[in-house]
Amino acid sequence: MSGNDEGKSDQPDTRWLDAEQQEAWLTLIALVTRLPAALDTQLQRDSALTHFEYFVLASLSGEANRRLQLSLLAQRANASLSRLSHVVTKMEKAGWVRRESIRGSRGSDAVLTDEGMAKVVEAAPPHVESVRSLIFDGLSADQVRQLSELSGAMLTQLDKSIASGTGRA
Amino acid sequence: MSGNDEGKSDQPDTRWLDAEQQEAWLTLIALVTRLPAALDTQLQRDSALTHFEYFVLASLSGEANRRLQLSLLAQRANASLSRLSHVVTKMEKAGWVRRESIRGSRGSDAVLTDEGMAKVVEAAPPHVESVRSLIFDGLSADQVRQLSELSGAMLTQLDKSIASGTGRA
DNA sequence: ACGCTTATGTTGAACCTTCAAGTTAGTATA
DNA sequence: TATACTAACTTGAAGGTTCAACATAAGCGT
Repeated sequence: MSGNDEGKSDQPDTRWLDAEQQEAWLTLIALVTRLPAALDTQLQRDSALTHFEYFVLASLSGEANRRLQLSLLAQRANASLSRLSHVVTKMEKAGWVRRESIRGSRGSDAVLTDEGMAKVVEAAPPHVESVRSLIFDGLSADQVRQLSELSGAMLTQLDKSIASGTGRA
Repeated sequence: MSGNDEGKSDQPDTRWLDAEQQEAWLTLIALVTRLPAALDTQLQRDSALTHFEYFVLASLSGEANRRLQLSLLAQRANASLSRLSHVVTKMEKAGWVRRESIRGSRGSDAVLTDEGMAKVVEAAPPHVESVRSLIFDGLSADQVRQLSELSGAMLTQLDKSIASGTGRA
């Protein structure tokens, strides 16, 4: 949809996006749709992993003791607990992760096994190369800084909007 | 026995991301993961649509004659033809779209029906409000321009990388 | 006309994610 | 202590997406 109807509606008039916002929005949508697809394609082909699985493994590998409570890991990976739980179950079967309950708390940790560590170590180089090629080879150092700021600003707004219920998302 | 490796690493040393790239990457991943989730949540709740379905309907509604060939629509919507075909089938059952074969060509058009048009018209206002709230309310006009440029640059690089096979995605 | 190749689209199975309901175990309250 | 509450997690079903195989039809060279 596009266009403005100033004037003849019963609903509180929708404030549409202006031309620059529309353009930004279309490009952003294209990006958030295509980038994950590209990442999944590369990881699937080179390492038989989804990007989400890779991200979980990589997150654990960067953690002290290679372990993290499930709920925290879910936050870290921008995922629901349910999604994470399913994936941890799958990875547990693959031998990359095990669960360990935390005594004195109701949580459990996901712990990266040696096999899991080996898997990330093997998957990381081609993945990083692909990330460079897909994104960073096209950005100047300045643009990389802009990207951090902009993405950060959008995440902040996202959280704010969701928290306030205004965005109703 | 193998006696053919001279150094200790056969792989070309991976060039990792520098600190600023890493930060940008983490924020970007968070964005491309959370934004689609937020959009889906809003559209699902307010209009029982996925964001992809909405985007397809909206794309058709903006088209002359409210129709577009499937393969072009797939490109427009950043999706595979298979994904689109499944979704068009679903929407056809809902009465929002119909298929029409193009004479003198091997393609078919997806055509937005009046019900489909009504559906977008109804879904658009809350969606646009949510987009403003989730993203644009947190960005200055300058940042909106930066966003267009940056996203555009990344898409260009993405396409280039994929085309060249370098990114192997 | 014939067969080969390519473009377009469809389909079903496998897989992944979400959603809602259920389980478990700390925590608080009476 | 007993009861209710809540946080953390799990699970199965429903729905969406991908992947690979297939179908169809146009274009092309002979």
